[in-house]
Order: sequence, then structure tokens, then C-alpha cells
Amino acid sequence: MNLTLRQMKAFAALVATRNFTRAAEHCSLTQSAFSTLISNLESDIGVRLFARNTRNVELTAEGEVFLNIVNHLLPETERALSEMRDHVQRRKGRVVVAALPTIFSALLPSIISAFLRDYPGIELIIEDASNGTCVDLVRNRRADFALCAYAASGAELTTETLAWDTFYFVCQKDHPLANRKRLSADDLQGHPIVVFEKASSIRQHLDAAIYPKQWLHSFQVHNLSTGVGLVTAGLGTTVVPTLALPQFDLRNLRAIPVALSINRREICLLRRKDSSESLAAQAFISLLRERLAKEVELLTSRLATAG
Amino acid sequence: MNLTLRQMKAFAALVATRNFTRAAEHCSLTQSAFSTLISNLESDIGVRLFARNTRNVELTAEGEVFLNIVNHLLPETERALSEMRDHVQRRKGRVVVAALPTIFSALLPSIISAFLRDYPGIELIIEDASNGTCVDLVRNRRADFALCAYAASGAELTTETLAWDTFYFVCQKDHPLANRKRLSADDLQGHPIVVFEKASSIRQHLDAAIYPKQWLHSFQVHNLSTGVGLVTAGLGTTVVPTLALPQFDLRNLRAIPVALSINRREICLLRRKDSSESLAAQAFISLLRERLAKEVELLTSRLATAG
DNA sequence: CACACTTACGATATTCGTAAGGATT
DNA sequence: AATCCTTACGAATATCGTAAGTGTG
Repeated sequence: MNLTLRQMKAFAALVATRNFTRAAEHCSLTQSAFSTLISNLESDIGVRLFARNTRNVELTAEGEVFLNIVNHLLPETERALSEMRDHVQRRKGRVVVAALPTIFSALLPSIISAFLRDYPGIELIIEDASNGTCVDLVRNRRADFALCAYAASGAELTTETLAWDTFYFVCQKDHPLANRKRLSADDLQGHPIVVFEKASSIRQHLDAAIYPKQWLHSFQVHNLSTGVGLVTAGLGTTVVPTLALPQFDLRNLRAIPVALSINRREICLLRRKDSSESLAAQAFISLLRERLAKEVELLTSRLATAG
Repeated sequence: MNLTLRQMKAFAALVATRNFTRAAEHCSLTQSAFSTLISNLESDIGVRLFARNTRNVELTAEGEVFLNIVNHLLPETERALSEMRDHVQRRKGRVVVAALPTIFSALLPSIISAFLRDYPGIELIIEDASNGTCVDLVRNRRADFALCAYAASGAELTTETLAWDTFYFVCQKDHPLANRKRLSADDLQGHPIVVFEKASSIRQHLDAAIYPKQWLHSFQVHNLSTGVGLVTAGLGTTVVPTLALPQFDLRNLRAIPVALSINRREICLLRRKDSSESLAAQAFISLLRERLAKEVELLTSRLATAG
């Protein structure tokens, strides 16, 4: 017995009309095809559901029993398929994104609002997380994908570079280096700077970029905002990627490009290899592919204007 | 989109095993047929449900959504079909029978117990009713069928005679006619008898059977038991069909066959013409066809022994 | 005899199994 | 190399529509 949505619909239509011809039209079938459909349904179930002659179509006792069943099952099935359709057409769903705080705050807001406008039914959850946490979240399926700075494309995970940013030296206007147009790693030797904790992605990138040399550390902080505060208060200088610059008030500070051995920080899309992302997540990803690099450009050009 | 029970079963099997080959076996299909089944399901729905390679089969995000649906819908559907099967196999159901009180009490008890033994899951409701009420109950579908004495086979209803009974004169042992072996309608002229109300089936039959003559009435009663009481108390005599005789204590009374112009009272099965009876009702009907006449014979022979 | 359901039958579409292909470990 | 999913393809099955048949009012 292989009960079919079509059989239930046909049955319901015949109950409603009590007329094969009209029920057949309602199902977009010829009367004959409809007749055999009902007849097959009856022989599948093993009992006549309709007592019919050429003038009257009525339910049998077993037809009444089946009607109760169909009255329950048919709406359930159609509701379920409609729910499924909502997901397929991206009217429903959930996207969980893990992103580095700087990426989140500097690049995502306008992309998020575009996404929410295009897919108002989709629940969007963005977790700001450290690079390592991003990787873990994706690996454990706690996030659909991540936007982070670097990741090993291993057995499970795959990365794709969507954009890059570069590094800037940030200092007070009266700093000795304040009026330089461009700086090298060597220029910064001897100037104490605020660095981020070892685990932070900025710090790891910088450590790799200037290896084997080292800069002079003044403070070591955990959060970007702490570093911003220190520099703003004139207690230090720092080196941060482009995406961190909006956190600083550049009317009173200088941001000068720094040339490093690894000059670009990649902004990576990190995904699972099994391509099990939801359609909703895929929609967000294609929006990112389309707009993330442009967002970086926009940011850079705004900074050039400000500087 | 024509969702199928088979599709849901296949999906559930694949979720459970996460292996096409084993799921295919579970569905009694070749692995290849199973693969195209899943593939067709996916293209019907419009999205991949499984992220699969040769080593791993996993649900996609949309597959999870569909799993929630199937987890709900599949048990519902199977429960419904099992319910239907119970009715088809007569493990469930309801039979409503209308029957004349004499038929009910004299013939049905042993048939009822046989039916309840054979079909323990079926609810059996027997309404004792007058002949006219029997007809109405069947016509209005309040009863599946009726056992009554006579009925016009009209446009809606059809009758079938299952058995007959005959009429007896019942009197005290010291009545003048008490030792006769056989009586004619004429023999009863001048002997006052207890009659039943005009509407009763016994009365109507007797009126028709002796027309245009009439018997002398002593009392007119509504219920058989009243008549029984009167005769037993020696306050009258009466004429009743075979099926009513068990109500009398024949150790102290005489029951003598009466030859009438319409000598036999039919015991009819009254049904609707549209043959919309439930399978349960059909089962009861075939039991009646098989055993009702035998029950009358049994009753008659017991009476002959007693008399 | 007109209307409505059923049956017959050839055409089309779907589903099946066998067998070969491709990918991953 | 072994395992597992996919694809190709011919065969079996199911479903469709046209058209003729049947029965009822």
C-alpha cells in the first residue's frame, strides 16, 4: 500500500463534489483517468469507498472511516510540504555565521541589512568569535560557515578568500612618524606599540609577517577597544588591519600604511567540505561573494578621504 | 508534488542507515532503484536532502527540516492505514441493527454471541423497534439494516426473506379448544382473544390474514408481555407468531397451530439498495443468512417437544 | 435518450533491475 | 583494490486520454 498525496486529493475532491466529472476537472484529469484512480485506491485499500451508480455517488461506511483519516492527513501533509517549500524558496530558514569582530563590525552591517531585506523570513544569527572559535564552530556544525582571517583547508573544511585588507600604523598626530606616507616594518623598530594577545588573529598575523624580527611592546591587550582607548589617550601606538580602523577617531589620529612581508590579511570564507549548507546559508554566501570585496574597497576609499 | 508513502519510508530508511545499499534492502529495492528514488524525491522537493559521497551520507539542512516533517507524517500515515486495515479486516467497526422485539429475543442471542466471538473488535448495537421504526431507521441510515416482518421494497430499500414463522393460538389448558391439534381462523370465531394494538406487526398481519372476517376482541394491548400476563392469568387467549411463544410458560398453557389465509409471517432482512453497508454489517448479514432459518427451525422443534 | 460512471485500448510516463561508470579510501 | 553512489538503458509497470460500453432515471 503506497498511499499518495494525489490519491488523498482525489478522494477529498470526490467527497466534496460527489461527482466524478467535476472532481476529475478539479484534479486536472479526464473523468476516465479519475475513475481508475479512485478504483485503484479502493483496490489498494481493499474496500469500496464510494457506493455509486450513474446518478449518485455516496460514501460507504469504510469511505466514512477513510474520510476521517484524510480529513486529518491531507491538511497535515499539505502544511508540511508548504513548510518545505518555504525553506526551498528561502522564505524560512536559519543562517548561523561565525565572524571575526572586525569583519563583523566593519563589513557585515550593510550586507546583513540587504540580506534581511531580500529574505525577510530567514533568521540570521551572527556570532563574533576569535579565529580559532570560528573554525571550531564550523567544524562542529554550530555555524553554517565563518568569515575569518586564515584557516587550514583540512579534510573537513575548505576556505575561499573573498577579500583582503592591509595594515596601518596608528598614532597621535604629534608622533615622530605621524607625517610619513608609508612605513616599513623596520621603521617601527624601537617604537613601542600596543599589541594584542598571542591568540588574536591580528597578533598572529603580525608575528608571522615580521618574523624573525620583533617590535617593541608597550601594552598587550585582549580587545581592540582597549587598544583604541590607549592610542586615543596618547598612551601608545598600534598596528591594525584596515577593518579595525573605523574603531579609531581618525580626526585626531594618523593611520599610515605599513608594508609587511605578509602584507595582506585574507578575509576567508570557511565552510565544511560536505556542502551541507542550507539554501539560506548559500544565499548569504553568494551575497558575500558579491559584496564583501566591494565593502572593503568602500572602506578603504573612505579612509583615504578621511586621511 | 505528489508525496508518496514509499518516498517517506525510503527517506526514513536512509536517515536511519545513512547507507544507500542497506536502506535499499530495507525497502526491497536494488541499490540503483533506491538511488533514483531518493534522487527523484529531491528533485520533486527541489533541494538536496542528503549530502553524500561514496563514504558518507549525511542530511543537509533542508534534509533536517524534511526529517522533522517525516518523523511526524510517517507514523501518522501508517497509523491511519493500519486503522483502515482494521476496518477492512473487520477487526474494527460498528454494526447497528434494528429488529422486532420478538425476532431479537427469540432468534438473535446465539447469533449475536457467535458474531462477537468471530469479530471481537466490532461494536454491535441492536435496537429493538416496531416494524415502522425499523424501516425509518434503515431509510435514515440510523441502522445498517433491519430484521422485520414486512416492508415495501421501494426506490431506496430492498428486502430479502430469511425465514418464516407461523401462528399459534395460546390458551389455558382448560379452554374448550385446548386439546385441538390444529385450528382454522373460523374455529376462533366467537372466542374473544387478546389482540395487539393496530400498529403492531402481529396485529397487522392477523388483520390481513383473516380479512374480511374479524375475531372477537377481549383486550387490546401494546406489549407482548402484557398479553402474556393476561393469558397466563387466565384472563384471555391470544394468537401470536412462533417467535413470541418462548415468552409464554407452555408448561401451563397450550399453543395450537392456527391455519390462516396468510399463514406465514416473513422474517425479512431490510437493507438500503445502495449497498453502502460496512464490511462489518456485511459480515453480520452473512451470518444471518447462514443461521437465522436454522434458529427458527430449532425454536419450532423445541416447541414441538415442549408441547 | 441523456447523463454519468466503467471498461477497453493504445500511447506516454514512471519505475524497476542489470550492468557499467566514477569517486573515495 | 574494495566499497559505495550514480548513470545508462532496456524491460516491466502504471497512468493517461480517447472512445466505446453500460446502466439509471
